[in-house]
Amino acid sequence: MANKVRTRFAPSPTGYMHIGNLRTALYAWLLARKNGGEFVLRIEDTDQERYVEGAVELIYKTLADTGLTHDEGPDIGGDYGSYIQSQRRNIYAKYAKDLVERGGAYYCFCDKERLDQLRAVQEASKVPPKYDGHCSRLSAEEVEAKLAAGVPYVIRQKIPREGTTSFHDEVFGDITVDNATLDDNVLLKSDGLPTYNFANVVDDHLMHITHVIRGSEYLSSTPKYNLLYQAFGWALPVYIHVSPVMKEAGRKLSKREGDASYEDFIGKGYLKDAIINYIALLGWSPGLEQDIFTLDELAALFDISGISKSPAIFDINKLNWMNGEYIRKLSLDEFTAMAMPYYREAVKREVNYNALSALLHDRTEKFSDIPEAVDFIDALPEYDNELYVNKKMKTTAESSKSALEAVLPVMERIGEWDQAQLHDALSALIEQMGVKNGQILFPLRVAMSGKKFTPGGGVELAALLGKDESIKRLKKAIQKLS
RNA sequence: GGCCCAUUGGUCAAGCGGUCAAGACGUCGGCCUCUCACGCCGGAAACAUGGGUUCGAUUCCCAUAUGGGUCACCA
Repeated sequence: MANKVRTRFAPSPTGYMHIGNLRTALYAWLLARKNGGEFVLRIEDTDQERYVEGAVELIYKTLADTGLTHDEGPDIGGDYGSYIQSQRRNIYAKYAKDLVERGGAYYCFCDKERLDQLRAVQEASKVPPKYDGHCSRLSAEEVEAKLAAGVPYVIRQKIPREGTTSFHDEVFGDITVDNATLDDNVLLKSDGLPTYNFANVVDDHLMHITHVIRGSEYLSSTPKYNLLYQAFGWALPVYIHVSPVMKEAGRKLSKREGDASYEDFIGKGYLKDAIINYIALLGWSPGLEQDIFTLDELAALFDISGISKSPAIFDINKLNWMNGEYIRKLSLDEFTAMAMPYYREAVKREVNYNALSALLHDRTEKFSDIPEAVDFIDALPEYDNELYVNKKMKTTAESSKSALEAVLPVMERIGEWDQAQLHDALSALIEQMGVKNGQILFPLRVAMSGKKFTPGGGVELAALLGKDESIKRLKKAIQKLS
């Protein structure tokens, strides 16, 4: 390949990173890295009304966090800046006028009233709304006169009235549409800024983008972009359109429900690597029987042919599992560091956090599960004696009571209160009594926690709680069973 | 509604004319075990429907159904 692969991620600064958008960025990044090419970041802020404070910073932060590093962009520069569209307005105006001269566009002076009226009539007669080409029929003199008189204008694309336009997409194949179905869209708005339809073509060309990766919602306007490239006499990029990520059949992931953005997931205790790994496989498959991949592995494996055409439903179950896989790969220290905010949220008592982490490490799917799992540490919850009844352990309220009564003096005698001592002492007791482990240890676990399920068993919980608290809970349990 | 596109288990998906139709998540059963989880073993579960083409269709073509996208001075 003579030309270096150059891809771009061109988000508009909306204030949050939609997971589908992030996936598009990931694919663009992967394609560039796979081919030793370049990945550029461009901010599409031509809609001034949608400007959101801090949104651009969020984009930088997300890309940096996830490791999708860009080679060119507003914050680091590059040979084809500016990388912020609102700062390129002169460029678009120049090209728009150039296009008018080439016959690919025309000035339009229609005001909002006329446009609204036109649309109303079309809707009433059940005709698809479309600009009627009114201003395309203006003579050069009329245009000059209006321009001179300072009448506000936009520049519209001039679509051939007949014929068809075709393009090739790497995932969807060849697509052909009738030009008659295409509208003379606005290219340059009356505020002098371009619409997306125009800016993306001009910028992709000027920035030497070779592969355009974007959502399939742009599929239907791609013929218009092709017409633009043709009118300018520019080379076409390779098109790669990807289908959307759905929440469930018929429903998109939504911002409102707080389940759509990267920040939402991070906030819920998901690991960035797990998120990236999961979304990489949502709509793309390397065709291997492996599902855990590092970014580097993905970059080596990525191939357009693995992108699927149909929309993919986001499966939170699978993300949970994958997040658990990543959590288990953390070292105990890393786990503790990441879990700390959640520990502090739920545990005020003094405990050995490393010991706690050892219990939680294999049992945590996402960090936000931690508070609920450790809520018994600060305060023994109210519980029912029914908890002591367990068929598999062959325990009853009565057997539990005598078990705990036997445990009490043993525990009181333990000097060095740690897991090993507790284990040895209780094992000795069990052997001496000639019963199964569960007969003693299961009731102890319930007495320590008051919960049906806990991270770790009786010995571990007692070690964690400390001698005083353990004895206190033990006595309380015996009393409760009496 | 017009136009464009898609359709393999509940979900992600492999498959690219001949397979007992992979794998993963989830689910179910079992083992391990001081509960739960982790781990391990095993099970159930799919080619939307109807026509063609072909010796042979999940794979190719056409309908139907369902789903997605798009029809802005938003991107």
